[in-house]
Amino acid sequence: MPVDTPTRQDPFATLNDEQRAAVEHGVGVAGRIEAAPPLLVIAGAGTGKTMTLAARVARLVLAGADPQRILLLTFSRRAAHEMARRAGRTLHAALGFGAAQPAPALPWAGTFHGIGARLLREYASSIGLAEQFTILDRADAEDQMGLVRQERGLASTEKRFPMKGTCLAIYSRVVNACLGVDDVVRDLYPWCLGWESELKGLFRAYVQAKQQQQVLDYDDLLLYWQHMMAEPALAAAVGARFDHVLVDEYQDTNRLQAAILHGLRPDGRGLTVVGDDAQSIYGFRAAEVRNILDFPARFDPPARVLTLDRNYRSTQPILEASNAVIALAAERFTKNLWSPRGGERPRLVTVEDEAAQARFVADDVLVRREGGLRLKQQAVLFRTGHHSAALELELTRRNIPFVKFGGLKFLEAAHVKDLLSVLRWVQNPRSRLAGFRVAQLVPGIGPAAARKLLDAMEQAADPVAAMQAFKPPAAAAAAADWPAWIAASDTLRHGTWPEDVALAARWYQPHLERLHDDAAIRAGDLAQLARLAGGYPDRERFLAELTLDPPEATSDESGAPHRDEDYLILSTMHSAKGQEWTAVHVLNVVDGCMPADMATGSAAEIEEERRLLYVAMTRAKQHLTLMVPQRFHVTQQRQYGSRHLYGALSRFVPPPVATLFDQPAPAADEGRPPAGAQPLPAVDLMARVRQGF
DNA sequence: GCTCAGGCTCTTTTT
DNA sequence: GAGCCTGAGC
Repeated sequence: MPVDTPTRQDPFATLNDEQRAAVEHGVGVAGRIEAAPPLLVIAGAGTGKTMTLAARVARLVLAGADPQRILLLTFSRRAAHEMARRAGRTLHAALGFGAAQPAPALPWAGTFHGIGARLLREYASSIGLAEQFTILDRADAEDQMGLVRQERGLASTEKRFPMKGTCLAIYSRVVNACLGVDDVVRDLYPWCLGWESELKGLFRAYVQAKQQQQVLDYDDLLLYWQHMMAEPALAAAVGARFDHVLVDEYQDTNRLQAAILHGLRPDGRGLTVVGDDAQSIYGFRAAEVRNILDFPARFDPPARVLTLDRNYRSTQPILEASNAVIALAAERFTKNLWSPRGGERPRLVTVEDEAAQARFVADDVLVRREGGLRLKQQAVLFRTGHHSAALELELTRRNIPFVKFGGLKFLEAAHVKDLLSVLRWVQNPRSRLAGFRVAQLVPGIGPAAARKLLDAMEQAADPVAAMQAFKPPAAAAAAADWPAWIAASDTLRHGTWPEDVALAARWYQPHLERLHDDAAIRAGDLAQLARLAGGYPDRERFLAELTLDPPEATSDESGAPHRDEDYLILSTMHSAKGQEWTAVHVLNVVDGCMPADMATGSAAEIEEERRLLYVAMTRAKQHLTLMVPQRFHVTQQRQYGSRHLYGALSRFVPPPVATLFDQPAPAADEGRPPAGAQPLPAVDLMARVRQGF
C-alpha cells in the first residue's frame, strides 16, 4: 500500500502485481467492464487491502460504472467510514478532480446493518413493514426480551431460567448462524439444556412483540433483508439496483450475510469480496470463517482467488514476531507476511503490576512524542474495555489527552436511555419498551401500573388518547407528576427539532435529581445528547441513526478533544481492526487476559483469541511493545470477587516466539528484585485454579 | 401496589 | 460489581 507516496494523478501507478490484478479484474483491454466473474482477494494484514478495494472502485468508475450503483459493504462502522473516505479520495484523484471539487459520493457505502436499514425503509411498504420502524440497540432488545420473559412467567421458574441477556444471545445466535434453537443450546449454551421449548416460545413472543410495536433489533435488519432476498421478485428488484457489490472484511460475515449476498448476486457476477482468515475475530457474533474459505467453490466456474502478502505497514522484525504467533494456530490458511523494511525488534516488557504498566506506557508515549511522534500516531490496545482503567487514570493525572474506542457505554447509561425513551415514546406511542421505561419514571407508577397503561394504549385505536385518559394510581405523588408528563408529551408531539431534546430534558430534570446522586455529571451527558441532536434533520432520523451510528469514542469528562487536537488512541483490539499506528502498546499480554479467561471454553475460542493478538500486533508500523504485568487485578472471578492474580506470559508467546522480542530487564522499580527477564513459561494457571475445586 | 434490602448468578469483544 | 429475583414493610 504505497500510501507513503500518494500519487495524485495516477492512483494506480504504485500498485504491485497482485493488487493490480485485483483492481483490473473484469476490466477488459478496451477499458470497458466485461462480465466480471466473482473475485476473492485474500489480503493479509497491512497488505493494502482497503487501498486495493478503493482503487478497484475507482477503476470501475473510470471504466464506466455508475457510483450510484456500486454497493460497498463492510462489517464495522469504523471500517465503513474508512472505506468510504479512501474510495472517495482515490476516485477524486483518478478522475483528476481539482482540490476545490468535492470527492464523488458513494451513496451505497456502509455497514451491512446500516444498508439493510436503508433498504428496508425503502421497501417497507412492499414487505408489510411499518415505514417508520425504530431500531432497538442491544440494551433495548434485552429489555424487550426481559419483558416478554416476565410476561410468560419464565422469570419465576423453580429452576432458574436463563437471564434476559442470555436469552437474547441465544436468539441472536440462532438468527445470525441460521441454526435451530436446539443446535445452538446444545453446542454453545449447554447449561440451558432442558429449556429449549420454553426458549422457542419466548422467541416467538419476542418476535411478535417487536412486530406489534414496529421495532426491529439489529439482527432483524439482516434477517428481514435476507427474507426480502429470498423472494425472487424483490431479490431481482434490489439486485438490479447494483452493478457491483464489494465486501470488505469478508471473514467477519455470518451465514445470514452470506445468504444476503447470494440473493443479491446469485451467479456472483460483479461480486468482489476481500478478507483475511487469519484476522477472523468475530466468531462470538457468529462470523463464519467458512464463508471465505468456501467462497470460490460456491460458483460455477469457481471464483477467482488473488492473494496479497506483501506488507506495506510494518517492519520485518514486527512481522516475524506476528507470523510466529499466528504460525502456532491450529489451522492456518494464509502465508507469511513479508516486508523489505528493517527496524527495531518488538519488545516484551515485564512490569510489576498494572500501575507500573500504566506508568511505563505513559512514560513511553511521552518519550516518543518528545521524539517527534504525534500522540495520534500512537495507540494502546487491550482485550476488554475496562483493562484501560488504570492507564486512563494515569493519563488524566498527567494531562495526556486520549480518546477511547470500543467498550462504549454512552447509550447504555440509564439517564441517556431515559431521555431517549421519552423521545422514542413520543415518536412511536406503540413502543411498549419506551413507554414502560418512561411511565415508571413518574413516582407512584411501578411495573404494574405501567403495564396497565400500556395495555390500554395497545388496545386503543388512538394510543395517545388512551394515555391522556389514563388514571394513575391514587398515590398522592402521581396526582401532580402524571399531568406534568401529559403536558410535556403533548408539547413534544407538536414541538420543533432539535429544541425538543432540551424540552424533554427539562421534564426529566426533577426525576434525574431524584433518582441519581450524581445528577450534575449526568446532566452533562444529556446536554451532549442535545448537541448531537442538532446534527440530525428531525427526531425520526435522530432516533434511527443514533442506534446504528452512536458517537464512536468516549474520553475523560473534559469532553471529546477537538478534531485538530492531538490525542493518544486507546482502543479494544476488536475496534482496532483495520487501523494502523506508528507505535503500539498492547496491555496485559498475560494468560487470563490474553486469552481472556472468559474465552477459554473451547479450542475454537482460544484460536480466535490467538488471532486477536495477531491483529493487535500487526497494527504497529515501527514500534511494538507487548506489556506483561506480573501481578494484575482480576475483578471478574467467580466466587471470590476481586483479587490479585500472578499471571504468566500469554500462552500465545511461548519461549521460541519470545526470542523474537527484545526483553529489557525491568527497571528496579521500588526496590523490587528484577523479576525474571528470562521468558516465562506459559502455564495455564487459570485452569489449575479452576481444577482445584 | 410500590420500594428497598438481601441473596443469588453471570461477567467480553460489535452491529 | 452489576443485574435480577424474592420477600418484607409501607
